[in-house]
Amino acid sequence: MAVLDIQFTSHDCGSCPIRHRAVCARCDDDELSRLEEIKYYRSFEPGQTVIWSGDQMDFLGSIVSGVATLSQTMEDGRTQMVGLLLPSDFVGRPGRGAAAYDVTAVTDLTMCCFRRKPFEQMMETTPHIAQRLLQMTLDELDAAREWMLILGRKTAREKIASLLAILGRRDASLGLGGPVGDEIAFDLPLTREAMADYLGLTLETVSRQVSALKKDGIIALEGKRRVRVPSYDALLAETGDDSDGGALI
Amino acid sequence: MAVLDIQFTSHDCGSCPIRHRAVCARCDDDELSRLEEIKYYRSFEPGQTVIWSGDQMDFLGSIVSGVATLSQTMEDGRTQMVGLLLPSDFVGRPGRGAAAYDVTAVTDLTMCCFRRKPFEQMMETTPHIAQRLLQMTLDELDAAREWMLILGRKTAREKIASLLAILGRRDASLGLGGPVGDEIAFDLPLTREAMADYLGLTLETVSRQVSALKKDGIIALEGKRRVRVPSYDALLAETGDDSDGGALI
DNA sequence: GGGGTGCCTTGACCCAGATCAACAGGTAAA
DNA sequence: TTTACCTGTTGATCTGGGTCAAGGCACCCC
Repeated sequence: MAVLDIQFTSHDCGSCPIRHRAVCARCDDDELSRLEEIKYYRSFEPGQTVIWSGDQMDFLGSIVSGVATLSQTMEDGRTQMVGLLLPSDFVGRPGRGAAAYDVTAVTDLTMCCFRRKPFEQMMETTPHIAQRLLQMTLDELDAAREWMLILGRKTAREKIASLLAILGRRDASLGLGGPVGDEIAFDLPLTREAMADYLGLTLETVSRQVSALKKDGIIALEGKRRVRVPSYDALLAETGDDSDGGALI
Repeated sequence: MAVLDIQFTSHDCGSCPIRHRAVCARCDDDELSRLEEIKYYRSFEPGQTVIWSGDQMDFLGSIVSGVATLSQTMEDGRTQMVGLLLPSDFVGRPGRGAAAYDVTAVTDLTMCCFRRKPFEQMMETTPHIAQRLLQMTLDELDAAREWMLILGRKTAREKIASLLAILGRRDASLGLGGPVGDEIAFDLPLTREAMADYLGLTLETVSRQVSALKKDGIIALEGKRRVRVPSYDALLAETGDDSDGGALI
């Protein structure tokens, strides 16, 4: 008997871009239809704000396509990105109605949303949803901690290299780039300013360090946004991490 | 009917310093005894390492008393603290045997440990454990993201003020200090070097900024480790945060 | 074409915090 | 009592990255 397996993962089987396999020996099979029942889609354009910190958030959901950011802003305007949301990432916090961060689309964005109340009720009755969300949240926590090392202890050059390594690895693992360890190429989904907000730098420093990595042959730029990395290992060597390439996101 | 409520919370009822109320309408009442069965205690001295990053971790557990840190170290010695573990905090990741971070006792430390395999099996059969852990993990994620703002965008003075505010609030909420908004006092559980590793600074900068806050009357030191904050609001004003005092940990 | 506007780059200069260094308790062992 | 060690403080100097400023390029609209 298959286990219940709710994956917040994008794929492309016909009309439903999210796979919700809800088949369980013990649980009721019509959990599946209940999930279908409470879900709807929303689309956003680049730069559009999905939700402002503090707003009431009547849904939870996952990214189907595109890239969004989670960020915090101090009243004097300093902002720090605290999450980078890519397809299959979960948005929102079960059990809390108010958004804690600004969520902003950085590309065209599609989200699959579930109405909060019924989703939370379903979590009560379908234990594997909580178990799945726990694993996803633990992954996010690992990514946040990796990020803390980047923010607290790395030089500007190492920060840029780390970000490129993370984005490159993410793309590669989605099968959009080549094999890791060799040449990879990917599109930067972020502006220089967004990269700066990610890394705790200014956009000028980002620009300078990207130029420096280019001059040193670590990366090549095709246009402003397309990055080619001749040797992923050489890029990893610039991150300051030990060689296991342990960067997480 | 009471709900199953497994809290990883320290209290002081006789021999068992952890409260595991396991009473549930649907679940079996003897889950309680199963938890008792697989648990044991470990004690550590200040400076002692609980576990090294990469080591096999055959237990999960929670802090009963004392303070521990979660940290990452780069091979050239730069280290960043990524978690501060206080009583009731959970240690370890269900589903992963290898430790991802160094865990170090900074004071006398007592942990309540559960053997990994039986605990994970119990998670499968007792759904509310996963739900409780999900909430705790989401709290940790919020704390990590607050911390990212501190690391990425705050000045040294704001960083120190933020750390003191967090420690002070934590102590106050545990009933060890006075009411928030007014004078509070607490012991610093961290050395200057640990504070530096927490905040992405050097210990010299920490020392200077602590002295500066003292000179400006924001804090008073009684010895090196006892901190008295005449006005918690004045301290919050130094953190750079908006006035809701939203610092999380 | 001309003039916005958004995004990026590069240069010149400055400063917050790192680095290097000396020293001051406190305490613990010899 | 002396020596050693650990933690913390303070001073002097240096520097990585911030700040301010001036363009460059691509694209869009009039």
